[in-house]
Amino acid sequence: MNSNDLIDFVKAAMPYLEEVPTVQILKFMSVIQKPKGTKLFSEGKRHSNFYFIIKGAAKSYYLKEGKEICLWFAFENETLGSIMTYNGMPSNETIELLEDAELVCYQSDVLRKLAKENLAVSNLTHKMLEEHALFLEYRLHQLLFISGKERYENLVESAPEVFQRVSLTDIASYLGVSRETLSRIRNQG
Amino acid sequence: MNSNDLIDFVKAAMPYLEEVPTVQILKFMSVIQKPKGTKLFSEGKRHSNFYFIIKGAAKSYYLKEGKEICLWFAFENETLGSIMTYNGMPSNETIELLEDAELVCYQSDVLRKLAKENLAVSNLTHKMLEEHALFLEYRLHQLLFISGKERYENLVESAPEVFQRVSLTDIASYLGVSRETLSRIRNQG
DNA sequence: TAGTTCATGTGACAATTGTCACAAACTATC
DNA sequence: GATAGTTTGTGACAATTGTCACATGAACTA
Repeated sequence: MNSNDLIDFVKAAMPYLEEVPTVQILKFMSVIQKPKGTKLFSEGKRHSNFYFIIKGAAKSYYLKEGKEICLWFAFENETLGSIMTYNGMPSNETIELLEDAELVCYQSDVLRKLAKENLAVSNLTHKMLEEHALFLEYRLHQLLFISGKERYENLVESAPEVFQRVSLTDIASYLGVSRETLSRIRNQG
Repeated sequence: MNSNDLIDFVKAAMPYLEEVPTVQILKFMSVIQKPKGTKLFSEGKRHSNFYFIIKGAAKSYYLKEGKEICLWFAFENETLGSIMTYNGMPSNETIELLEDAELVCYQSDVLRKLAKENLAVSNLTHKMLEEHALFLEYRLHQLLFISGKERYENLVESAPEVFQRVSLTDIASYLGVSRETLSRIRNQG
């Protein structure tokens, strides 16, 4: 994908980029390819990038006593990153590709600097943060108010593709139940 | 509190307001008093305000089968609002004052309009969103990775004042355990 | 002071869920 | 297609937690 294609693509995919001048966008964006298994973020490390998924899938997880516990999954046309590293802190999560992927790579440090000076860029990052906060709020609500079984049913309803592309082990940890409990939920109705 | 006092106060309390011109601030801010029990937000309703607590305490909760389940508590020098209503959607939570309170009231609709045109205001709302996202991430991490007992211990450590100002019933729902379980945690160590 | 209400503690029991162990099914690779 | 490795299903059991019922004690009201 060349620069012009990139601009056309990201503007189509992200309507709130429309107002950002092309010359600015090219300062903080590029397209990369990465194979399955690549760790885009590693726990404890600082990163000054985040990503938009053109093609592929990823998971975010923490390690708890050697076990992975998934925070989220991301697929095509979703943005992927860590609010901690966006703030310059070390990452508290690991983000790993579940499939070979084509990604738009944002340089978050450049983006933040631009946002401080450029209203269109500021509105862009504002929008992204807002979407992230809404997602976190939804997750929190699910965990506090809804049983494991209901969370499973909601996931089947809202994101059935997850079950085609992510292992049940990862999904169980995402739902906050053990692998065995998820297996029983699936087989009992 | 008059206009000048308000400006001095909020600029001292919120460093990221420094760059916002006073004339702009007065467009979206005022100071109000409200008694204990006031519902600043009600589930299902739209609101175009959010608040900064000068003095007082508040809780946010959902209703689940008649029971309140607390999302968060807020005290002096904290900002309080709903990301849903900020986005123009109906509130999914109720926010209620636990004590008589003095509040800075922001008009979020005015603030959003200003942010679209004014870089300093945009940076302000950006900063607020970022803090909110970090808080949600912390809560999510606690719920997914840490046992009820550890969550209790972390709360004692990080916010002991909560136990002076909030009922154990509310704290139990905040921690995601039953009132009885919290009682046992407290008496066993 | 008596009565009422509300917050909290506690015991008994049931239900849910996790853990462990192992079997079955599926994948990938040679 | 044989083998190794991974993923998923399942049974037995233990541990945790929730629910229900009731007791206690503090706070508030009349």
